[in-house]
Amino acid sequence: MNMERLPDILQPTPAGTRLPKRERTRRQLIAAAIKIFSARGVAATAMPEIADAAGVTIGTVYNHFRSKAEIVSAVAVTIAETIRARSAPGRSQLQSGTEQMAAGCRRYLGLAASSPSWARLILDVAAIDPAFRKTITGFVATELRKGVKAGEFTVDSEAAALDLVIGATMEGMRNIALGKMRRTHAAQVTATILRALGVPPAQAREVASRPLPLF
Amino acid sequence: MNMERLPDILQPTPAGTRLPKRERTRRQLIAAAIKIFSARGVAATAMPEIADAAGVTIGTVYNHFRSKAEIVSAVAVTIAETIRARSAPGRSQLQSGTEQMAAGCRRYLGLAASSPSWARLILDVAAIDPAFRKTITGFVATELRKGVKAGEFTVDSEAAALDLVIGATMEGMRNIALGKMRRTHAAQVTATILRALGVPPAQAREVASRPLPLF
Amino acid sequence: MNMERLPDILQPTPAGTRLPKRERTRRQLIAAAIKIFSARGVAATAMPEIADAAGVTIGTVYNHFRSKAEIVSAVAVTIAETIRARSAPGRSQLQSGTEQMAAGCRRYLGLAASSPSWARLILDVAAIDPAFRKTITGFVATELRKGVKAGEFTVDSEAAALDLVIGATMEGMRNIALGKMRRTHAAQVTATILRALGVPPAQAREVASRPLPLF
Amino acid sequence: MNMERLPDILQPTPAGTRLPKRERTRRQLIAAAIKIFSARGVAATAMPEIADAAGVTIGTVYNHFRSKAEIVSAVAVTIAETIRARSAPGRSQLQSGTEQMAAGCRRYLGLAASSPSWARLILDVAAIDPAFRKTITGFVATELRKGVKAGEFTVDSEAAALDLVIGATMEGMRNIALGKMRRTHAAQVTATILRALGVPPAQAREVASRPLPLF
DNA sequence: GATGAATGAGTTTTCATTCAT
DNA sequence: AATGAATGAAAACTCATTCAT
Repeated sequence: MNMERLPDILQPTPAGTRLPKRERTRRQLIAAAIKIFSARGVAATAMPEIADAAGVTIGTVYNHFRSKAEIVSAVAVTIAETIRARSAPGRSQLQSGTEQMAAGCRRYLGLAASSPSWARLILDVAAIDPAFRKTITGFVATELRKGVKAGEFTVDSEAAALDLVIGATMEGMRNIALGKMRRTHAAQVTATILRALGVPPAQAREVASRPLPLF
Repeated sequence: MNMERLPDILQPTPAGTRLPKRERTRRQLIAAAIKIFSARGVAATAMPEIADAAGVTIGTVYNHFRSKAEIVSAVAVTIAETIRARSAPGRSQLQSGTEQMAAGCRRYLGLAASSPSWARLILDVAAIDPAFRKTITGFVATELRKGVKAGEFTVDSEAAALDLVIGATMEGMRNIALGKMRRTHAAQVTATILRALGVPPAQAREVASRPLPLF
Repeated sequence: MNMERLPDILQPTPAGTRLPKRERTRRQLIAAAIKIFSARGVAATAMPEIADAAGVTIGTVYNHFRSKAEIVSAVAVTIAETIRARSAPGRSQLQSGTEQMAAGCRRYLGLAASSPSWARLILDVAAIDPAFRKTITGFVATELRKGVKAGEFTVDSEAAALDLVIGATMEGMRNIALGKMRRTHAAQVTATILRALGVPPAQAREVASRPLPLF
Repeated sequence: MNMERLPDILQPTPAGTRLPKRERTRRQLIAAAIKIFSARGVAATAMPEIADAAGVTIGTVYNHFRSKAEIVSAVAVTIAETIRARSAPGRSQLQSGTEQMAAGCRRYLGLAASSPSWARLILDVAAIDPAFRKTITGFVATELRKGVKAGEFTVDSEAAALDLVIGATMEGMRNIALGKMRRTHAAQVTATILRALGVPPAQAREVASRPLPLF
């Protein structure tokens, strides 16, 4: 628990695929930004810290990103990509939309327990970068629609359901990351979310606490 | 709709009750801070701006508040108190816990429509000041327990329910304040929240869209 | 050792001698200033702290002293007075000028051991207030001349001797107050000073380490 | 006498040895700080004054020194190094430890006469920066031990002797810099110090007033 | 004589960004 | 492509002092 190993953002490029130098530096910079952002918070991170962490100078950072906002944005894209990539493998094992939605929520909530600083980064980026919110919303919307189509979810307003799923998950992440919550909190928040989507309480409870493939 | 009239924070002191000067200035400062914070956002507000808006010098601000965090905190307390005071009158007309919870959510969501900058301020303060979050959580917990006691809500975990109510409401506020949502969004988010608490969908829909006493 | 009891600066006024209120407040202020100055250092002490410590408001402080410099000056005078008063009783028991000079140096050096913050205050005031330096120099000059007259000291230049006595004593105080010195340091500095004044080494050593009436 | 030429801190870099820019600016800054510190005193100097004097902006100052304390410290190191460098050439001409100690004291005391503001800077820095005091103490200790080894000085306690040499010299510097003293004061303080170290009075007087290689 | 709210110039420090090398 | 010194506007906060009550 709470081993605080940040997910490896940048898989070492597959052997043989030597990236051009510019791209290599860019990835270094993003990896460094993620490390520092998640440690100190985005607002409290100064540009030179990113440069230091990446082992380059500040000039190089500005050579790749026009501004701090742009680097945050690049980090957001990287996180979103990573999340998508990590979620894919497990998904094939999940049969129902309910299970997929549950796995999605539990993933984020579980992340907040195992890596609070990573959760903090996600919350930070979500608060700053509207594009990131949009991407995440897109992910959730896809799963939501699947469940609706399959008749597992009954939802009056898709937009309202998205606000609920995303808002509740983030609120849960925040509180879990603060270390205030029991270990069962992730499952309980997930179950409550499922109920809001029309999943019968007993099933919601069962699916949410079932062992699920996480990241 | 978007009339942007900020709720009057400072009721004009009842005639005859001249406040001591220190208290008068303090209220001026808090009122000024609320005005500027909601216009620019807390982070983007500099202390001298508050001083200017209050018609005093920067020294006076620091005479009353030791730091920016302290003035944010004072603003948070004022907002929480205002919300409580505004909510009280309508509450007596509401018979069920369901109605009270619905009114609570709708109030905040409606605020985001009628006064986006006020909503922005609340979201800002909630993100910054843990005490404010705690206070709000306390408000919601009270209503939640009422509904549970009356058998209207069925909830596995109170903490999870709170995260859901608060998270979903805030997410809804944010999106409504951005002007992206249909006018019905407030009612729909509210209904979805009620379903998560175990209120039957039809009833949830009906209560959430019923005309409710707001602020 | 190092019990850090500050010498009582203001003896309670002898019974029956009720001081006028203005004078009473003034003494309170000086006593408060001494307390705070010796705790925090003169430069780091803000005027309102003095007012607080004296249990009055800042206005009252300025009612009695035109500026911070003036309060430092008043503190200097009080310290000088106190030193003179404390030194007098013991002096009658001391027969030679050598003994008197030794007692003088040991008093200050001993003070640095038993009350570092009091020593710090003296060094602070000496660095700031030229009048205080002058007064102290006067005290030392008197004893020096006594010893010269009695043929115990042989001194080419009185001014040089004064610089040496005062400089060496203050340097010793500083280092003792920092807690870096052995307990014998006070006696050894004193003996070295006496040698500079022409006292034979053995006698210097003996007198300096003899039990002497301190404050 | 009071020609107030500050010793050239920064020897013009030997031709051909262009320093890297960062180092050049750093030296400019230290030189500027020395100029302003010695004119106004360290405490009364604001960081922007240093920037102005060096012809750079305040940002550049903080680019090189993290805080005011750090620049004071850099100045202290520079002064100590300058002193050591200036003292070296003359030392070879001095045969005895007595002469070397005398030259050392006279150098500082003479400096106070020829350049009061330079003396003021040294006293200021000594009062603020403990590392500087330590360095100076080290210089004096070296010469003291030489004299002791050679049997010229007889000293009970090295620490006491150091306090005396340093304290008396600084007190002398202060008074000389204030312009209150006769021109002979430097020699007389020096002679008195030598007596404290066990040098016979006549010899002390003679060595101290002998023309000595100063800076 | 005491109060204490208000003043406001002044201080240190930060940091995103530029640009000559 | 990388460097990294320099920028300079702006921020938070301090504190001796004044003056109306």
